[in-house]
Amino acid sequence: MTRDHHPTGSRVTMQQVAAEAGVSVSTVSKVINGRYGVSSDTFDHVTEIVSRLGYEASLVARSLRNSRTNVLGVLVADFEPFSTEVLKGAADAIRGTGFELVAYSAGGRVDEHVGWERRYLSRVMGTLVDGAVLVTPTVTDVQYDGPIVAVDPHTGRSSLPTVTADNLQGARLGVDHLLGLGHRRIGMVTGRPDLVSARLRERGFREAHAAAGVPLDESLLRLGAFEQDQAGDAARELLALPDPPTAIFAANDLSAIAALEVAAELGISVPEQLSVVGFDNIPDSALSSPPLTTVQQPIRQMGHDAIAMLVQMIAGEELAETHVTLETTLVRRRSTAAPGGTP
Amino acid sequence: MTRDHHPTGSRVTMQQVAAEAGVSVSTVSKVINGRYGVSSDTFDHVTEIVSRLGYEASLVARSLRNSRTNVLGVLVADFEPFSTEVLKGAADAIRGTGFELVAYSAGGRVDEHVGWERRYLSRVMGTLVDGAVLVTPTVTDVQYDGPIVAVDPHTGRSSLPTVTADNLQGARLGVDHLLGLGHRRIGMVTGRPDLVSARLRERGFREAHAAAGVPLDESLLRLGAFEQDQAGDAARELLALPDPPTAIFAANDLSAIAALEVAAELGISVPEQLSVVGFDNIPDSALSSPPLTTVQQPIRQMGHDAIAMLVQMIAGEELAETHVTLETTLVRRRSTAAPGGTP
DNA sequence: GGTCGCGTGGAAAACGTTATCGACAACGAT
DNA sequence: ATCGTTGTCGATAACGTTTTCCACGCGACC
Repeated sequence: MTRDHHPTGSRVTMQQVAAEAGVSVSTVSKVINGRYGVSSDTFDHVTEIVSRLGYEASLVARSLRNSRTNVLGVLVADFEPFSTEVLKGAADAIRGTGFELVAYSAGGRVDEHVGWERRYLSRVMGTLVDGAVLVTPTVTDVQYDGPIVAVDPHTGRSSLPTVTADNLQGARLGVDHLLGLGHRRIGMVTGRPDLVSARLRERGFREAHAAAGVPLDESLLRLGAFEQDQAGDAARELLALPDPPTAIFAANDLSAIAALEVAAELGISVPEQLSVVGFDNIPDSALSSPPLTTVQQPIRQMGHDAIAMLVQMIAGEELAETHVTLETTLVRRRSTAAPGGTP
Repeated sequence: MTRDHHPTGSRVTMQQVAAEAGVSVSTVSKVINGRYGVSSDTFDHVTEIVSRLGYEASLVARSLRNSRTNVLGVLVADFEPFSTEVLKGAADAIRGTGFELVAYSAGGRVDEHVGWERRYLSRVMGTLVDGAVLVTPTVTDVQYDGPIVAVDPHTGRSSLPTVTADNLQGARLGVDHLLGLGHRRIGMVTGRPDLVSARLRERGFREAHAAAGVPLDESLLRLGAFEQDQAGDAARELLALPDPPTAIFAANDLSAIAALEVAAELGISVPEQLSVVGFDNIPDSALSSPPLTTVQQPIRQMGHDAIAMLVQMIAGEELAETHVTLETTLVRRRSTAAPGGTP
């Protein structure tokens, strides 16, 4: 089956194909790229030789010649659940575009080496890819003039095109759910205040209260800092209050799960005595006990759209909107119920 | 935002640096690569110009000239937990080697498009990377003469260098644990029989029994096929038996978690009435209820070693061993206890 | 004062492709 | 016959590097 062709010592080059077929390299090139100007006889003949020799064009040489690599890069801070989900969406969107997709990881070293992305972008991306998607929350200020789309950039607004989830609306969704269930004292474990996403979620929390005409107790807002330990502490403080909340809205699933654990530890049953809502809908949230009710971000979709935008930009088309925000949805699982105890 | 970023951002070329510095391109090249034969005066002068112009060498042109890209690729079937963990290990091992790391994903389409890897390897890998790590369980028969290392190739032995976990020893570990706890009727949910890893785990299961002198009831062996649904069904059958097992050893964590769910569904409490041991130690296994006792594979280490081997191969060194197998360890959590019920 | 060596710098040929453009034949129309 | 036309095909110049190799100037050494 695997017919061993010629002494394929190294790589078969166009020259060799041309020599074998008795034509010029120009002709071979035309055949390969389906250009007009070659008779069907020679076309067939050349394709025959090409497949017999197992010839594959050197993408490097081609890139050099065309100053296009036909490769799109996704730059992630680390391969955590969020980025990998984005990657899946991106991998999905890439097919049929004629581009290849590669992923680069900072290996979680982002905090240590600030400016990592800058260096990387100019070094690698600048020459090996035609465009890039950034999934590096903290850094979006890069000096690389190629097409770039940022996904979920937590830090303040950037000049780049972006794709984000609607954090404000998502928070409204989560808190409205709690409010609708009858909760009137809702605690919130907020995220790092320097991230816009966290601020938007907090704002949604406030707006939901305002819209429902429910007064807000400021002492019920705690900083969870997107870190699981601190989130646990925040939940602990909340539950130790003389008049503890009947529900907790966490800025992200990790914090929510931490809250769940603290509740279990304190012997508080969820959802009977305490309701918990998360944000993100990471895969783990379906496996917590009880399974977490949470606000889902369309992460895959975000990766998908980012690639689609990139492709458009490269094609030279104008983007309909440079800042795309995608709707979130509420995933109801078993961590929420009415304050009484009945779900 | 500057409007004039051309299709591919017009980069500074070596020519321009040379012109600006009043020297020849050869000299600039020598300076860039630190070659001998340039006076320290001109060296300083050129480096000055280089940084002023923000010049970065075109990796494409460089790759074409030296037929090396200095990029290593990791080819994954999909971005699931296992592969991403391998990727982290790889990203870790890559630093300091002078290579860059890129990841390619089949986008989970491996089953549909058999032979995907073959095409991809010859097309992309053959020309864009200097070597590749394969994390594509089912296919390892590729015709790409570059350096390749396969990680955890489930399918039969391949001629490629490989890195795998010691599945046999791992299964021994898990089953010995159960046996040591006092269990005498242990069920096993096995994996797809066409995968060597699954067969080795089953063999470890048998050997552990033999070593302990505990007779083995063949009716307690069920095919779980590495699929969560089928694993659930297998567990259900096992537990519906007139004389059900007091413990289940699952061929992987996904199956084990499925078994946990089935037990919960049937009102069987874990670990009081049933002990469950998994294999892999995926992140989710720590979050199941109860947290899963499981056999941990050093997945990161596998990625790390694969890259290290690749680098060695490219350097032309001989590999100490072409088939590396790494030790597994038992992670005791709360899904196992003595048959009576006391942990 | 001629060679020899040595320290510098540059010219030019690759690497494998693609696009441009001209050569050449065959052929119908004037 | 001449002239354009059409249809094939091949030379050739890039693309941006790196790497020989060669030229030049200048001390040093007999």
